[in-house]
Amino acid sequence: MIKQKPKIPSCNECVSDMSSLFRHLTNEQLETLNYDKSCQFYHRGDYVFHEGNRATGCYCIYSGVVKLYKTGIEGKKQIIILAKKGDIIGYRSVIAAEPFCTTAQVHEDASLCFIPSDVIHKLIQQNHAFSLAMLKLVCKELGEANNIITDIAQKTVKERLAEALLVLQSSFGNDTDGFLRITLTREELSNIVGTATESVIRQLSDFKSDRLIELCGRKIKLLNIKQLERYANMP
Amino acid sequence: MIKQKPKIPSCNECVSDMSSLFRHLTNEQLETLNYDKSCQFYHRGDYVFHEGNRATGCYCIYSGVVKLYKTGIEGKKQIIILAKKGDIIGYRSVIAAEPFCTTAQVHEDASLCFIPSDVIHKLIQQNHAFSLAMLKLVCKELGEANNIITDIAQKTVKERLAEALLVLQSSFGNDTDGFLRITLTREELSNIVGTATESVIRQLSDFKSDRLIELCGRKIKLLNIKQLERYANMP
DNA sequence: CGTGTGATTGACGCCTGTCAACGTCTGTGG
DNA sequence: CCACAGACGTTGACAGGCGTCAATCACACG
Repeated sequence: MIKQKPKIPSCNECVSDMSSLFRHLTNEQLETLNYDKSCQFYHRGDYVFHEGNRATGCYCIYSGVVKLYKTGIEGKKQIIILAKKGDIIGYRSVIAAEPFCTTAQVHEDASLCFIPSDVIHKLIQQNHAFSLAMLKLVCKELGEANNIITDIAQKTVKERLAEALLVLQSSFGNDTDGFLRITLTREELSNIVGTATESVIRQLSDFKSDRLIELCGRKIKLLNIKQLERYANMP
Repeated sequence: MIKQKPKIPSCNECVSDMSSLFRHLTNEQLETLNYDKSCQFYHRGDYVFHEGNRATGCYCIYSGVVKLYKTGIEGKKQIIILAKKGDIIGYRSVIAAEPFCTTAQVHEDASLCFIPSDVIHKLIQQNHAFSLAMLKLVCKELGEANNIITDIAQKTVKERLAEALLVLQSSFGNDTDGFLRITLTREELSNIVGTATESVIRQLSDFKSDRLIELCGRKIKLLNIKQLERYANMP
């Protein structure tokens, strides 16, 4: 299932063109990291790691999209993040020294770099700026998580779906036709919003009737952002 | 509303008897911290900080209980944490350099030490062990937050309430009569569980009818832990 | 003793989850 | 090329959970 990708990306490449955590590393540290990491190509559907397994390292996304979800009662999934190029996944468990608290499954064919735990820990030890950046990142994510808790607890499905669509647009952007660049099954969408698949389907067609969105199979185009924002109660 | 507390606790005191973050500080750093911090006594109901305000520092809880909540649609509150002796609140916003994302209100009369942002930042800069401990703490909390997201999205009120009661017992313990040492209004309980006050009331009396709990005003005694755990779907 | 806050209870109805049936599309194998 | 299986999408029916509203009760406090 898992093949070695022909081209192994250099860490320098990633550092240069994105707001990577690793931009704080010295040249020497970057070289070492480049040596220590290993890269693999994953196909859609492949698992990167499983909830409950020991966290032996984290993964840096060079290309593709990976979804992280928790499995709840009766196998129902809750998608926590859709991670894309430049994102790092699994680091939370590595640092907390806990088993992975989510499962990572590839959503769009992806090239991932694996960074072993001890390398991460060493970098945190050695490089202040790096560990501070990581601290900031986690704090940001924690704040975000708190928002999501409040949202799910208080908002209706309609409001949460509107919000989810807006978030998807802002993180993945549109293609040339104005459709969201990411395509999800209805079930995946429901696992983000935290509701039943059928509820998402009904709500989507309501939005469509109201001309807030356009649907074309799994592709979604947002037509009336203002109104969606109003529904979503966005700040 | 806010009075100076007669006794100002020394940081040494806190470090010695709890798993404080600050145990990683050198003696010198601890002395400086002791000098830089300021202490205040707060009464029940007092606000420590408000959601949206600039984070000028964080607070270390010497005694008492402080609740942190987010305010959602129509003023509905979602309690994120009940912080107690030894906990530090507000540090997330300080580190992320964001406004406070929650409001902190005193639930039981409390003595809090205020630590200005720049002091925290300096300590993070200077002391590796400290910043690493903080990193770990945030990662742990983030994992916990992800669990809560999944819970709220998937569990029923009954399940979440059972879980909440168990969590309250494990973090605040029981008094000599076996009642939870923390007392909450029904509304506060509903703001933890993420539901309506009336739903909590009804569910509590169901639990009572089933002899899972005993009620005495706001005091709650857990009678059948096993069954509550079964309801809560706890690991 | 009036006032106010919190707790309870009942009525009501909408939101949502669940179940079932059916349509659609795609890839596979004969 | 067609039949078929399997995954996904859609729709309808239905009921139970849960939120909302309103009335009443309990209790503390000035």
